[in-house]
Amino acid sequence: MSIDYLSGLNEPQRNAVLHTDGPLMIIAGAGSGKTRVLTYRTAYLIEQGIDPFAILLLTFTNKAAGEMRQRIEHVIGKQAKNIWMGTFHSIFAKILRFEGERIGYTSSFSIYDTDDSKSLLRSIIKEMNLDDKVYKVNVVLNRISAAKNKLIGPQQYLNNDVITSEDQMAKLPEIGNIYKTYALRCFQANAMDFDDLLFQTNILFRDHLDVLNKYQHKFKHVMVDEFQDTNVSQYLITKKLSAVNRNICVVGDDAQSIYAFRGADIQNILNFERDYSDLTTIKLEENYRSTKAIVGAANSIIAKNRHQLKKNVFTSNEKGEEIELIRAGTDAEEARLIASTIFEGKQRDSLNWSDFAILYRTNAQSRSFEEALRKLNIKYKIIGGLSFYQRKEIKDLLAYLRFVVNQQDEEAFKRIINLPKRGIGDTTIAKITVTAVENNVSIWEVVSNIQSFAGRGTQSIENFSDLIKSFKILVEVEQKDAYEVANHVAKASGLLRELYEDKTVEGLARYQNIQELLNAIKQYVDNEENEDKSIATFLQSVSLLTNADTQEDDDSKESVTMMTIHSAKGLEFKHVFLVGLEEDLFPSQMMLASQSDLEEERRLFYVAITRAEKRLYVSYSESRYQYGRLKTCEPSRFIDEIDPNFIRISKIGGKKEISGFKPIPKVGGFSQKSPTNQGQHLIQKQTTNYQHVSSSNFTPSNPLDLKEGQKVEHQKFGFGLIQKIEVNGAERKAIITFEKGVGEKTLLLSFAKLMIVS
DNA sequence: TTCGGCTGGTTTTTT
DNA sequence: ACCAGCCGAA
Repeated sequence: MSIDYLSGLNEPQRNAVLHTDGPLMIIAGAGSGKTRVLTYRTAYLIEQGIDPFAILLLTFTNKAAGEMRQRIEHVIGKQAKNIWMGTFHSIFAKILRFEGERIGYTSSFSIYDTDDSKSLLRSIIKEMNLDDKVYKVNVVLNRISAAKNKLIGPQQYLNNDVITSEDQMAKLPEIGNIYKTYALRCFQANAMDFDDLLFQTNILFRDHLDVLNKYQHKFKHVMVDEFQDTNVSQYLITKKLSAVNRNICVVGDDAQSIYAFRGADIQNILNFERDYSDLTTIKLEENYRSTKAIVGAANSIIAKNRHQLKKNVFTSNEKGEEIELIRAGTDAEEARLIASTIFEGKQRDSLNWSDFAILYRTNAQSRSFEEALRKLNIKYKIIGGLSFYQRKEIKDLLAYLRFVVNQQDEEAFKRIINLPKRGIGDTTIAKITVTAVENNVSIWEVVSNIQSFAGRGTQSIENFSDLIKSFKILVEVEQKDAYEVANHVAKASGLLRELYEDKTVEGLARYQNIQELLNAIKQYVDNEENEDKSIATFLQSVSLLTNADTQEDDDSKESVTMMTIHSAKGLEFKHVFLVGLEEDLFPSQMMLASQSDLEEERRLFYVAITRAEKRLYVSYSESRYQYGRLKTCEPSRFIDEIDPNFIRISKIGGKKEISGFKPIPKVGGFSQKSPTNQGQHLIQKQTTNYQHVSSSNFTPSNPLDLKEGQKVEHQKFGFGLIQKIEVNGAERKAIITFEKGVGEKTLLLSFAKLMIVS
C-alpha cells in the first residue's frame, strides 16, 4: 500500500505522521497544516494495521470530527467510520452510558445544560434561605464548575482551606454547601451537567480499575486536537487512558489558547513535558494559509505576550495587501461600510460570498451587520448565538422527552408539570415535593401514585401521570424509535395544539420550529450510521451539539459567515472582517477589570487575524448602542499593537453620533447612582409608558411651552401628556408620558431633565 | 391559578 | 433593549 501522500508534506509534518510509537506533542502554529497531519497520521496508523476501533481521536467540535473522518475515508476508505472520534463530552457521555451503572447512574441519565444547572441552583439557594442577590447563580455556578474541572468534589471543596477562605473573603461562605446539595440533587435526578461528563468519567476510572483497564487496552492510540484548550479534568482522562500503551499524541498551539474561562489550562502543555520524559516534540512553524502581511501582523501581536513557548511562524506566501483599517462614526455605519466593502471585494476579486467572514467579540454585535447585509441583498449565515435547541418551545418538547426517559429528571419535571397549563401551580408542586421528602420517595413516585398520598383534588395530577405513563409504554414496552415517540408526545401532550392555536407570528414560528425538530429526529432515525435509534440516545447527542455543529450545510456555500472569534477557531476565509475593535469591547472590559488576562484577549486577537488567507480588515466605530443607550468608544489598544508596516487606514466614515442623553449626575437633586436610581424611580412612578427619544428630534426648547394636562404629539413617537411630579418633596410640573411604543421601559435621565418644566 | 405591571440585571466567549 | 423573576390583583 502506497503512502505517497507523504510526499506532499514538509519535513516536520512527515515526522509527525511517521512517529507512531510513544508520546508525541505537536506544537502547530496557525495555518501550519495541523488537520492534515492528524488526518494522515490516523490514516497511516490504520494502514500500519491498527484497528480503527483502537484509535481515539478527541476533537473540539463534532463537526471537526465529522470532517476529519471524511478526509481519512478519502485516504483509506470505509474503515474510517469505525474510529472513535468526537468531542471529549460526547465520547465520554457514550462511555458513561455503557459504564455509568458502576457509579450509580443508569444508562438513560439526563444531561443538564447550563439553564438546567442554573435553575437547580436557584432552587437550592432559595431552599437554603440565602439571598439570591448575594449568591448570584452565575458566580456560584462558575465556582462549582471551576472546582469540578480541577477534580475537586464537594467534600474536598469543603475541606480545602484555600478555597473556603476565598469564599469567606468574597462573603460567600455557603458555596461549598450549595455545591454539596447541587451534586446530590444532580445525582438523585440521574443527571449530569457538562462538567460532570468529565468529572464522573474521572471518578469512574479512579474507582473502577477494571473499567479503566478495559479502555486502556481498547485504545491503542489516543490523539487530542486543540490540546491547548483542554482542562485538567480532560488531561487526566487522556493521561489515564494512554498509560498502558503510552501512545498519546497531542496537537496544539499555546498561542491559540482562548478557553481559560472554561477551565482550559496552558499548564497542560508544560505538564506534558514533565509527565513524559521520553516525549518527542515537533513544531510546525510554516504557515501555508496567509500572506506575509497577515502572518507578520499576527506575529507582532503575539510577541507582546510573555507566557508562551518559543515558536517562529513564517510563510513563503506572497506579501499580500496590508491590513486595512476602517473607522466608522457609528455601529450602523461600520456595518454599512463593511457590507459595501464585501460587495466590492466580491466583484473585484471574483469571489463567492462564502469567502467572507465577519468576526466579532460578542454575539450581540451581529445585529447591525445583519441589517446592512440584508440591504445589499447579501446572503449571510450566523453561527452561534441563540441556537435552535435553546429556543423555549424546543426545550419544552425535549423536556417532555427527557422526563419520559428519566422520571428522576427534576429540571425536566419542573418545566413540563404545568405546561400546557393544567392547573398545577407552585402550591401543588410544593405539596408534592414535601410529600416526597416526608415519605422518602422520589417525586415521580408521589405523582404516579397520587391517590395513595393525597385524597382529593388530584384529577389534574392524575391526568399528567397517566399521560407520562402512556408515553413510557411507548418507549419501554413498544420500543418505538425516537421519531415515533417524539411525534406522539408532541401531539398528545398538547404542546403542538397550544402552538397551533396561537395565530400570532411568533406562535406560527414556534409551531414550525417544533415541526423542524420532529424532522431532525426523523433524519436522525433514518440515518443508518446511527445504530441506536432510541429516544434516550438521541437526547444525549442533542445536548452535546456544539455551536459549529448546529448549522446545516446546504446553502452555506453561498453566504457570508458571521460568528464570534471563539466559534471561528479552526476555520479560514479568504477575506476576514474583524469588527468592533474598541477598547472595553475587545479587549473586553470584563477581562481587564476582573482578572489577569489581557494575554488571553491578545491570543484571541491572534486567532482572529490568522483566520484570514488573503485579506484582513479591522474596524471600529466611535459610538455604538449598548443596552439601548448610545455610548462613545475609543479605538482598541490592539490596533496600535499591530506592526505599522502591515496596516494602513482604508476608510474613514462620518463623525460619531452625539447623544442628547449622556448620563447626567443629578436630576432634581437626586443622584443618578446610589443608593438606587432614585431619580429614575420617582419618574417611573408617575408615568406608565415611556419612549426612547434622541436629541435630534426633541430639543430642550420644546417642552418649555407645554402646559399641564396638555397632550403633545411627537412627530416620531406618538403622544404624550404633561403631568405633575414630586421632586425633592416639592411639586414640580410636567413630565411627558408617552404612549406605548418601542422601548417603553427606557427613560433616560437627561431626557427626564429636559422634561421638567418648572 | 393566572395575568399584568414593575424591577433589576445584562457582564464574553461555550461544552 | 430585552428578559426573567417577583408581587399584587382578579
